[in-house]
Amino acid sequence: MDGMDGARPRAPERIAQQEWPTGAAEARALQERLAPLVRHEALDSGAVSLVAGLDVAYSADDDRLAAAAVVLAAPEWEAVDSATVVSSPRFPYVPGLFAFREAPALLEAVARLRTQPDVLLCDGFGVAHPRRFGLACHVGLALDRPVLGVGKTPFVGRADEPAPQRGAWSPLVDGGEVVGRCLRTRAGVKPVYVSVGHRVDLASAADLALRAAPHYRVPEPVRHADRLCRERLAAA
DNA sequence: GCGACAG
DNA sequence: ATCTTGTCGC
Repeated sequence: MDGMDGARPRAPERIAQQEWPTGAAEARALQERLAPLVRHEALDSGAVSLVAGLDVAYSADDDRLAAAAVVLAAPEWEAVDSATVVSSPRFPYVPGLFAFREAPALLEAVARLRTQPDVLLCDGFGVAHPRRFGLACHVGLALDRPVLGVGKTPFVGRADEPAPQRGAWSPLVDGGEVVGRCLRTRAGVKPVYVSVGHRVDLASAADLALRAAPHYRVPEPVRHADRLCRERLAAA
C-alpha cells in the first residue's frame, strides 16, 4: 500500500478495485490523495435530460443493505430505468468515510443500468467534506461522470439561513472556503445542502438540484432511489 | 481535552 | 440508517 512511485491513481476506474482501505487511517489517506483529482466544470443544466438518483437502505435486523440507481427524465422526472443491488457493508459507519460503506454497492447498481444518465445525484456530500472528498466525489471519480451530492443535514461548514422562498440559497463555508450551497428547494421548508461531486461546478449543481426538486424538498431522483432501495430490501 | 459528526 | 401513528395544514 505504499509503492510511492507510480501508485498515484490516474485512472479513476481503479478506485473501486485496487487499494481498497482496510482501516480508517488508510481510508482517510486515500481520500486525501484523490481529492485533488476532483474537477469542477460548468454544465448546461438546461441540456440535461437524464438524471440518476442514488441511495442506500439498511436492514433493521440483519446486516444487509440495498443500493438503488434510478434514471429519471426531465422535465417530468418519470423513471426510465433502474437497478438495485443487495449486499452487506464492507466498511463500518464512520462520519467522513461514508463512501467506503456505500460506494461499492452504488457503483454496482449504476453498472447494471442500461441507460447512461447525463448526471448522477447522490444522497450525501461531495466536496462539502472534512477532506473535500465525500461520497459524490468518490462515485464521480470512479465513473468519471458528472456527479453532485445533496445532503439533508449539514456535515461541515456553516451557512446563513436562506430566505424563505424556493430557490433562495446561501454559501456553505468551511475553513474559509465555499464548499457547497445551502439551498431552499421548497418555500418555508428546511433547506438541503448541495456540493460538487465531480465534473460539475457549484452553480450548475445547485441549479440542477433545484430543477430536479419541483415539488418536494428532496430532488426527485433521490426520492425515487430512496423508495426503490427500501422496497428491494423488503422484497428480498 | 471535549464535543460534533453525511447515511 | 433504523425503531414508529396519527395528526395538523396547505
